[in-house]
Amino acid sequence: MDEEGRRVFRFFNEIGIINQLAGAIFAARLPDGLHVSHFALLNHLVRLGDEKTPLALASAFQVPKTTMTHTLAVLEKRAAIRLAPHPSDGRSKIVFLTDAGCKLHADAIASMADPIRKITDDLGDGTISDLIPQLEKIRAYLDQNRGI
Amino acid sequence: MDEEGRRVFRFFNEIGIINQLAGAIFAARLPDGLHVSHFALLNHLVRLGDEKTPLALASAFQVPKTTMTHTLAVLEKRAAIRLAPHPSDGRSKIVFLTDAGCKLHADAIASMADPIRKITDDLGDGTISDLIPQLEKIRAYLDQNRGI
DNA sequence: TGCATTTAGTTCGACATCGCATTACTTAGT
DNA sequence: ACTAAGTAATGCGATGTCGAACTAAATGCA
Repeated sequence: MDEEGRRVFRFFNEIGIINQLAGAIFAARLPDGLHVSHFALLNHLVRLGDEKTPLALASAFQVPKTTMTHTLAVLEKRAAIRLAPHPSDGRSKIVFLTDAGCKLHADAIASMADPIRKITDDLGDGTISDLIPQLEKIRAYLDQNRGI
Repeated sequence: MDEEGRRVFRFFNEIGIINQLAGAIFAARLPDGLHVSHFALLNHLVRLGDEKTPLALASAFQVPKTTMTHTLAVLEKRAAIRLAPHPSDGRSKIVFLTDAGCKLHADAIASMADPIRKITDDLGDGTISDLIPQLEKIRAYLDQNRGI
């Protein structure tokens, strides 16, 4: 692997560490038994809309169908989502976000406000947010080149 | 949460997705049953030196001690590491990287060369590596501010 | 229409992660 | 020296992740 290759490898290493550290910060704040993966799904439904099929969600998160089945079962047990049969495809289902799920998401977001504020205060506006465009570009590339 | 707060949240969101997508790419290339967490530990020992205690490693990866016990047990069973009693503290142990572990790490790195090369070729030199300094800064900050 | 193939979701079994309690040892205070 | 408190690692149980096999339904094609 050449010089630039090692740098790219290093980049993903840093990404992994940041993800780990940030995940620990957020996980500690999540309401009672809510797991990061559960919150991530709620966040997805709130941001990009619900009424998705389980398979579409599994694909969006790049996880096996079985994992999504499990995550959806947990959230349904908490009444954060509702699973309805697909209107035109008998094999499939549709995921609906419930009011309780919306509230759970809002509570989770609120619980993260403090650490987020501290991080922005300490690092200064822009230190983090200036990187978003480049990261979006990389994310979009990786997303369009799965199974590389 | 204010405007900048939402951007920071978004940043960590992008980080998480990139980590997920990159992890999937690398996991698919790892030698037989090697898990990403196992490789991460090998990588740490190679990059920053071995002869660490299990607790120090658990702390470095921000995982519970029990998780590290498990990971070390797996790598020891594969003879990639060796656990020796701590010379001055009877409660503790020292982790040594074996030759086999070094080779396993080298093999894993080599197996990732292809996707890394494709990524650099497609995105262009610098697109990724230019971000490293800022990410290092953010990582160092989060590292020094655990339990925020 | 009839039947093979593909697709959505689940079940099951294996391994990873992690909190809690326990054991062994060290350190601090007296 | 003795005891109490703190610390390193582990055993156990619950939950998360995920691959292989399965079921039911849709699709393709003769």
